[in-house]
Amino acid sequence: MSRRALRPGVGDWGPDADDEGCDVLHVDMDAFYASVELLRYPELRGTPVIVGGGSRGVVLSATYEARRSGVHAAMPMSRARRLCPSATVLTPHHGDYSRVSAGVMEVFRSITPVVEPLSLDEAFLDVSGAVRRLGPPARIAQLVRDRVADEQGITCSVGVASTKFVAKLASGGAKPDGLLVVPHAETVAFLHALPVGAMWGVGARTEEALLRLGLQTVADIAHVPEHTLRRALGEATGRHLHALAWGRDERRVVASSGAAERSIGSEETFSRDVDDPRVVHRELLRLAERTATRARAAGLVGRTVVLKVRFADFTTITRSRTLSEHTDVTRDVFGTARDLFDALGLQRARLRLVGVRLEGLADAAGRHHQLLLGERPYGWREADTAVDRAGARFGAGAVRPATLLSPRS
DNA sequence: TCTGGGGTCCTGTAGCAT
DNA sequence: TCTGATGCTACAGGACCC
Repeated sequence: MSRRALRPGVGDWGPDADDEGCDVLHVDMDAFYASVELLRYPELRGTPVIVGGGSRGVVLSATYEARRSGVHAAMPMSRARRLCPSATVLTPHHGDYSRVSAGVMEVFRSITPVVEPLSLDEAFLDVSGAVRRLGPPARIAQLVRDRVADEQGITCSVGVASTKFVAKLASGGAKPDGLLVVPHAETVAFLHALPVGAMWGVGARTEEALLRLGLQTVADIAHVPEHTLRRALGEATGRHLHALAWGRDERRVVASSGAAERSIGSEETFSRDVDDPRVVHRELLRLAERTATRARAAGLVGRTVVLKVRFADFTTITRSRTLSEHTDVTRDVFGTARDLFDALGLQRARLRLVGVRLEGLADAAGRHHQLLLGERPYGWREADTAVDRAGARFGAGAVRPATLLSPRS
């Protein structure tokens, strides 16, 4: 989902443009969550629809009819409702999104094996190996669009270019339901016409820093000395942005079913700010259970437990502790998170959110717990495994810590 | 206006060993 | 023995992405 519409106004880069050497496709579903919801509620087609939830939630996705009122993803729901009072608000169905996403990725993989998913709704495709069989890249891009529409009932936009970075920008420029080819020879002209904020990796803060330097377009970034950017934005970001501004992007499309995970976590915003440490402890247990369960399901163990706390004024802190051994045991994760929280020594501070994350992940199969002298070979891990089995058979949450049972259940 | 939840990556700092 | 340089690791926070 692109943050910004790009209409560079340079050249005519439709499906008939010169696509020689443009082997990289970036495919991005249009208003993905909202489009999937319209499969469930076809009577809402052509009307403003917002997907999101909760009194303190934000917009996950909105149809283009809602976007015309100024609604966009990540906007607070309260504001979105005010901007577009006629919109139908739907709660998300994540299972549906995963199912449709799997179908879309299947379409991609039937066209080329080199598919690199970025998220549920977008992916890079390297089509250099498919040209002989299916025709030039622009024709393959159109084939992708037709098949996604026919087989999954939703539309997508495709950018075709010689690098990932430019293909990504091109799909944003093609939205909605379009196709944009950026010929290799015109890459720099395409880039230089864009505002700095359009660049992938430039968010609000970086954009602000660039504007302070008087840099408004990608052309400005390209023509400023690289050391100036490195000084203003840091070594890695400065060097990276300068290279991208000249169209230099060495990153190849890497076929994957999803990159190896580096962390697993869970966080939750309270429906109202909380200052009772007992409530926080209960929430930490719930989040630790969710995190450890997901780690076990993925066959992973982690060594660092990270606690995240967001205060009522939205300031956020994290605290972490690295354990002597990797773990996927709920009790270990909870105990560490609770200790980190207690060590903060908060005096009834009002909290908005708490989160628990497990980092330093490794394959569980390669990590065998070293028993201590006198330690029983069966313990909390075996209890967790039994709970997982019960959950698989009777539904998640079938067996839970007693402190997490509501009084009425 | 009032800000979710899942992540990744980068940077600065501090402690420690060499 | 002391001191500074250097490199590694852990930790905390910020920015960004979808």
